[in-house]
Amino acid sequence: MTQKQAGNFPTFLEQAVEDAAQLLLGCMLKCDIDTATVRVRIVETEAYDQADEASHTFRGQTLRNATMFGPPGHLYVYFTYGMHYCSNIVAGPVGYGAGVLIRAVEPVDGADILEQRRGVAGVNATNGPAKLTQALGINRAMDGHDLRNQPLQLITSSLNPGESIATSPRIGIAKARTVHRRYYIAGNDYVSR
DNA sequence: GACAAGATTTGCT
DNA sequence: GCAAATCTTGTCG
Repeated sequence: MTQKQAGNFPTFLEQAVEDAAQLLLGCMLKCDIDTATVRVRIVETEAYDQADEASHTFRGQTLRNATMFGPPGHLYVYFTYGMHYCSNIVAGPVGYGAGVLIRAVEPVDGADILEQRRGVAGVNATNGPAKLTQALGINRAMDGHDLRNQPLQLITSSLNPGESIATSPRIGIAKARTVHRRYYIAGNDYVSR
């Protein structure tokens, strides 16, 4: 197997990330940070990989995005705009920088704790990538965390009966806006605008 | 060593 | 609807 050149990756790797972004919809995150147990359901995701001009991994591995080049199923947390953290789930093989950004979640257990951490109630507590990260108590110390272990675990689950996946252009990013790699549960109240 | 831009959120006009 | 807040990372000289 020869080494692939940057920007010339097998299409099945790109497809795999998009599949992962859709499979993660409906999955649960169980969180035991700060002595409180909280469970949320993923309702909106977005796929990123090395083929994306907008991805942190587009220009290769750096100190910041090293987690995304590591084993899948780990958490990639990055800091941006001087005040916000965002959470990704690594979704590519080791050496291929790919992941799925969690854009919105729906509280299942402990909604009051989430709202307390955020200082706001209702859908505004978790309907955005930086919002849900703050609500779950995730910080940069969680970067590289294995989602099979405490205190933050990913629990596989499927969509509820009657629910369906919708797709749209990505949000909040200048580059590659025409690429449809944002997925969400149609009609869910917690999907970001 | 300096500079520009960023996978956002919030508040004010 | 628009601009500010705020600081880390990556790139360039």
